[in-house]
Amino acid sequence: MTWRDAIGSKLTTEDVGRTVTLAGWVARRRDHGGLIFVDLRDEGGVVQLVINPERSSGSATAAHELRNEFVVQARGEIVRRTPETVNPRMATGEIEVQVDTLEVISRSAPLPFQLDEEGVDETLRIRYRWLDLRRERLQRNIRTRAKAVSIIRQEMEAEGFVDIETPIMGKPTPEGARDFLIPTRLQPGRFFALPQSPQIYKQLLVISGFERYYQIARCFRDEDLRADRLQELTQLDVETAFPDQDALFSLIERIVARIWKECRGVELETPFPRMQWEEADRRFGSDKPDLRFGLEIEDATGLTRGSEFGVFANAAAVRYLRVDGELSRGELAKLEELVRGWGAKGLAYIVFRADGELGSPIAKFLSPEVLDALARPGTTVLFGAGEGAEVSRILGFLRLHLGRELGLIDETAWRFAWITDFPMFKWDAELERWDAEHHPFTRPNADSLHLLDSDPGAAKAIAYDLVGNGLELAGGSFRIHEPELQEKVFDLLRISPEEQRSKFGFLLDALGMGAPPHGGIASGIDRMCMALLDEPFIRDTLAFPKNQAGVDPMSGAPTGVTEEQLAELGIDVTVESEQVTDIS
RNA sequence: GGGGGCGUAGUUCAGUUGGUUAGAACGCCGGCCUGUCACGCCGGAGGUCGCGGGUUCGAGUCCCGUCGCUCCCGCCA
Repeated sequence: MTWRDAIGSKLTTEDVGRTVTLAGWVARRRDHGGLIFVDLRDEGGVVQLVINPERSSGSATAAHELRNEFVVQARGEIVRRTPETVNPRMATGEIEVQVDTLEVISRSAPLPFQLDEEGVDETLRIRYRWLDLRRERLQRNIRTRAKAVSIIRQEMEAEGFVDIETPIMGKPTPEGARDFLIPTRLQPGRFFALPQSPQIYKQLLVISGFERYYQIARCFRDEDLRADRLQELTQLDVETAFPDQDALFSLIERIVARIWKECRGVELETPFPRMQWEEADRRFGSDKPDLRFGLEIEDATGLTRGSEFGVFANAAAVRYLRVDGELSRGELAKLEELVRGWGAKGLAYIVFRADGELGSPIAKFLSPEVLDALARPGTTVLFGAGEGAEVSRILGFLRLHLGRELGLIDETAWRFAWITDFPMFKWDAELERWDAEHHPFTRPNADSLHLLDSDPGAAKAIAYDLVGNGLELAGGSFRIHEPELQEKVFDLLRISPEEQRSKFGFLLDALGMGAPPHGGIASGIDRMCMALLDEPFIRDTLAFPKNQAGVDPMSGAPTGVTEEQLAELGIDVTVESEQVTDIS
C-alpha cells in the first residue's frame, strides 16, 4: 500500500489531467456546505483540494468533519483553475484537485495555538514544538540550516579536510565557561564534563598528523542564555598544521559567501575587510562592531584635560558620540538611566541647538574654546569619562542602542569584517590576575614575545574573529606549539606548575613530541543561521530549543532523579532538586 | 547575582480615575451556505484576571511579597 503517489505542493500545470492520490495536513478548510475547499499541506507547501459531496463518492461526511491539522488522504484529478479562480499568491494557485475520495487518516485535538498566529508565547510554542515546527517560517529555518551545513561539508571536503569525531565525555576544565558535569557509576565521585569546545582534541589531532581536521561539533556551556546565545551549540570546528591566516580566512569566506548566495541569493563581496582589534575598540567600543551604521566614538581627552569640570579633568579618557538632532530632556534621562545600568556613573551631554543655544548641565564648566571645538548646531553630544576600556565599553553599548533606537541601521546591508590582532590577555581586577582573552593556548605574535615578561597587557595574539552585522560568527587563533612557551603563558595566567601537569599534562607532553605549528578557527552554526535567516532569536534556528532558564518546556528536562540513581553514582544529596514547573 | 518589561478565555489582546454581570478577534461546539483561498452568515460554550497577603464599603486596576516568562548587564577561556 502506498499513501500517496504525488506531492501536492509540488504539482504544476504540467500535471493537469493526472489522477493522483495525495496525503498531508489540513492547513485550512473553507466549508461552503455544498462545496468544500481544503488547503492540503505537505513538504512545507500547500495545494487546494475541491470537494463536491454530491459528485465525490462517499466523501461528504468526511469533508465536513475536517478541522485544522487533520491528516487526510485524497484521490482526484488535477485540473486547471478557471481564470477568475486562480490565486496568484499561491505557488500552486493555477491548479486544484477535484477530489473523488477523501479519507481522514488522523484527527487532531483543538490546537493550543493557531499556526498562522504571530506572537504566541515562546514557552507554549516550545512546549508544543511539533506543532510550531509546522509553521512556514520554522520549516524554512530548519531546511535552510540543513542546506548551510551541507554546503559547509562540501567545501571542507573539497579542501581535503578530514571529519573526525572527538569525545563528548571529557575532562572538566575549570578555566573558561562553567562545565556541564557527568557523573559515572563506574567511577563514583568522579565526573566527566561535556566539551565547551573540542579545543585540545583538535590540537592533538593536528599533532597526530591529521593536518586538516574539521568537525561539526556540539559544544556545551553551563552559562546564562541570551537571545543570541545557547547552552548547547553547534560549531564548525577547524584546525590546520602549518597554518596560513589568509588561507583560513579565505576558506571561511568561501563557505559564508556560498551559504549566503545559495540560501538567500545574496552576493557577498569577498575578501571581507580586516580591522585590527585596537581600531575596532577605539572606533566602535566593541570587538564585534556592527558596521551597518556610523555613529563612531570620538575622543576628547586632550581637549577637555584642563577643564574645570572635575569628571573630565581627572578622567583617563573622555570620549563621546555625536547624534544628529536635539535630544529631549526626557530622552537624555532615559539614556542616562540606561548607561547607569551598564556601570556608568552618569551621562554628561551637550545639546548644540540649531539656533546656537546650548542645552547642557556641564557647558558652564567648559571653556569657550572647548565648546567651539565640539560645536555643531543641530547635534547632541553624549560623553563618557573614566578609565579608557570602561568608557569604550559603555559608549559601545550606547552606540548600538542608539543605532537601533534612531533607526540608523541599514537592515538590508550585510557587513562582514575580520577583527584581528586581539590582545593576549585582559586584566581581571577582581582576581588581580591576567586572563586569556581568547584561550590559554593562543599564540602571541612574533613582535609580542618579548612583552610577555615586561608588559603582558600590550602583547597581541594571532587571534581573529569574523563579525557579521554585529554578531560574532567565527573566531580562532594560532596555537602555541612549544612546551616552554605554553608553560610560560600558563605561568602568566597564574596556573601553578602542579595544575599545569594535572590539567594539561597530556597537552604539554604532546607539544614536546614533535608538534607542528598549528592554528584554526571555529564558527557557530546556530548564530550563523540566525544572521542568515534574519532571526532575532537564535532558538528559532533549532528544532528543539530550551528556554532562557535552560529548561525544555516540552519534556520538562532537566528533572530530578531518584535517590537510588544518585546513590549508584556515589552522589550525596545535599540540595533538594527544585520541582520543575509544569506549565500545562 | 543585578536591572527592565510582561502575566486577563485554548491563543493574541482590550479593559478609562478603584465602581453593576470582565470584553473583542481567532480557535472550539451547533446550524445555514456551490468558487472560496484570513470564505461568509446565525447561535452557543468557554475566566481562580499567575499565586499569596494588604489597603478599601468595593481591587483585573493601588501597595507588599512570591512564582513564571522574556530582554539586558554580569558571566560566556
